[in-house]
Amino acid sequence: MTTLFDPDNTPARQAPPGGPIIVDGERPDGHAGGYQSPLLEGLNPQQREAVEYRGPALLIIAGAGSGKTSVLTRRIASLLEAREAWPSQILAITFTNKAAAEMRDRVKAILGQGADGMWISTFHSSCVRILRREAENAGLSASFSIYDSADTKVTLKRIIKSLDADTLGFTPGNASAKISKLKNELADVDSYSRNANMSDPQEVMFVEIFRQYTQRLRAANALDFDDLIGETVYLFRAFPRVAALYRRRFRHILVDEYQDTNHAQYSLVRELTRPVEPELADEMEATGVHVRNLRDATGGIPGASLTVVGDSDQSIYAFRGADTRNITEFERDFPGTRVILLEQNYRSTQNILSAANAVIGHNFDRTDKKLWSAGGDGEKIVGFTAYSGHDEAQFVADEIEVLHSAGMAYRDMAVFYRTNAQTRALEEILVRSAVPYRVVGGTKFYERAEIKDALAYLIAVANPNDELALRRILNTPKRGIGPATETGLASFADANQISFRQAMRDSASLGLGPKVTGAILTLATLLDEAALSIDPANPAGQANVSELLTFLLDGSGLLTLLRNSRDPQDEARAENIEELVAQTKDFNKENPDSGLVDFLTQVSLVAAADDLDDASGTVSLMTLHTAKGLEYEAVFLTGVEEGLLPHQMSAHEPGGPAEERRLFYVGITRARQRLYLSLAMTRAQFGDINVAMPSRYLQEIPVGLIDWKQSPGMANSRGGTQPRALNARRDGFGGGFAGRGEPRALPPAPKPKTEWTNRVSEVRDNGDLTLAAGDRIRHVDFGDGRVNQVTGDGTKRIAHVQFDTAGARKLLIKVAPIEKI
DNA sequence: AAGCTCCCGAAATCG
DNA sequence: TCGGGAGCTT
Repeated sequence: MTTLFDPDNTPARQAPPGGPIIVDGERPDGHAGGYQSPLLEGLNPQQREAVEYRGPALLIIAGAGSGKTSVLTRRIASLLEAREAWPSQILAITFTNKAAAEMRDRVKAILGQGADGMWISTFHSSCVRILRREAENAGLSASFSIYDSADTKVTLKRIIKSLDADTLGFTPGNASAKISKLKNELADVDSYSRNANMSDPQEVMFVEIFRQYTQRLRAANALDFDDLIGETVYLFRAFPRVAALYRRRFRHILVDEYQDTNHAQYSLVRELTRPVEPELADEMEATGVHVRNLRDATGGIPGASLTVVGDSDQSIYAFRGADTRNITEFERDFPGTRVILLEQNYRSTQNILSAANAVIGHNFDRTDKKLWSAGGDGEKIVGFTAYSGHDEAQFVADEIEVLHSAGMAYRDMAVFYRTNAQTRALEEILVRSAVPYRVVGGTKFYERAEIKDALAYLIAVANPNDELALRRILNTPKRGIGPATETGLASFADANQISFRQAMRDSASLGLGPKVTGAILTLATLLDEAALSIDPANPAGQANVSELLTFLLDGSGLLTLLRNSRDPQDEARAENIEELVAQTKDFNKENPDSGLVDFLTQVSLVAAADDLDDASGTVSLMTLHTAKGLEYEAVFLTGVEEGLLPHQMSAHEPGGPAEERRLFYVGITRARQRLYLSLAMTRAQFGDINVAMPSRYLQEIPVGLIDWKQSPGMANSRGGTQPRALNARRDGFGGGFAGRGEPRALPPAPKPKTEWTNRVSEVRDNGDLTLAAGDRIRHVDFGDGRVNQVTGDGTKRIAHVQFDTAGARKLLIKVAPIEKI
């Protein structure tokens, strides 16, 4: 129980060996000349200052590729190395778990060890950690569930249905967006309804939805993603003594990607950096918390030193409440701030940077900042206008092969797109071209239905009040408990003021059929037994997470039923569940002291970017959002079209097009050496073909920087990649495409909708076609060619073909549109 | 209650 | 194109 009161009493007991803790101001011993820490090696003067500066607040404006991760890690390392702080006094907040892990590794690499006890994590992880410790004060049990957006939507769907709110235009989607927005502003039902216009029936209905949603989460002992931040802020505001413990503990707070913080996150940082009042410090001292060497002249503990790193040009999360004012008004919020600008770019060629600068320069209302590089101009940016999404994908695949045969590793290349839907065409062509790739983010493992089912069993054990989880597994796998029975149980629970879980135990008194009753009771017993197996009070021993999961899978038959199913997709589902079991085993191994709740927390908080595996030798495909913070030798930025980038949906939102421009900017600045911008004249959407126009942002790039292999103006027939009128027009666009306001007719009737496009989307299967070196083949697009060699095996056999006219290509034999001649 | 077919509406970005 | 829901039959 002591941890409930003191998050970490031990490390701050005395100053770290070697010197006093410096909270503010210069080091007393100064930095006498001569000696230079290796930490500063290779840094430019601005970076160096960002590592060395000590003061209450530091704002580092770090342009893309300016080495901010290195600066941040060295700053942390320098605090530790100089013994200005204990590891446990450092809180570093990053955007993704992956970034956190990388920072931790790099600090460790510099210091060798001694990084233990640091909190380097995302906002959400830090908050969960705090909330689980302080659950009682927050009115929760420590094993509260974390609802992801799908859980939120299911809950809202039920509420909307029960209120008939769909007649007023409410959908789970728009209701959750609105609730999320409010929570990001730290509003709750009460504060919102106080100012709501209650003569508007829609407002009244929304308040009711919001209220019921809040109640349901409370009753289920659950928090959604937004609550994690908001509830932590509420906790600190309502319980100054709790807040004081964390204020005392964290002496150095560092926040990465500060431009993407929303109001709730800003408030959290504010709360954590407030000083501790002298009276509270006295009180802490009296209860045995060591504070003496932290106190200042007034007897209180000064606020933590705050370092934030950000770049308002890379703010791309306004849609989820990020507010760049947090960064633009930082100096006002935190008086005495030192501002350091990092403008030198160590990543990209000057051509790429010039394009990036030109594009972002079109955003008004920004402090001008020009990235520059000492690395030379590099290659020109390559532009390509395709006829269709498939054609574009083929271009990407071809260029990837060109780069690869020139010696670039697949892992150094990435393909970006605005929307996940664009992956389909890319994947089809990449598979066919035998380019190894992986989609980062995409449909996430933990969002698969079968994984959510298996996890729901674990959640139901960890948090018996979680009605959502219980109802999810009630009839999964099928046990004959239908919607009627489910509603019956729910209203029985309601009427008797008991939990859904208790209603299941008492289901014998519901007067249901013996079969159904038996099924419910069996499940209830299974869960109760599972709960007993991890009950600390159970002398029979403690099950770990994988034992627990196996027990539940065996007891429920979930896995066995999938394995025995005739549906071929169920085989993949069974494999996924087995993968989950394997993950629990890894988790047990790596975290021997952690239990079920820790596992579930970790699972809940993984982000799209987290599953990046740099070791894999594959091309990475991802959305532009996921790409933030990453870098690649070669970048393919696809779908640079009106309606896609900027996206249609952004047009009507204030600041929408400017944010889309920043997104484009983020994409451009990921590239080190080579950048490819591509678009398609037609794109399949909703099953049919739409005509697309080049993005307005393309015109913002100086003509001389782009080498159009096929410019928008000349892409009007299927003409291969022969540039016919390279940069024919000064504006970079050939005749007649999208010009400037002239009423532009549709581009020439898109021929692509002929054989080629259609053929490509067919699933072709060449069966057991076998090829050997020396065989002649005919390809529908590339014509005739000769097989040089065959690699791989089974369905993954790849033919390396020298075509008579189309050059060398690799083809996946099973699916390529080829025949032996 | 389960399983089947048919029809409709949907997809922007995310911890 | 695809997944969910409605509505049908078994």
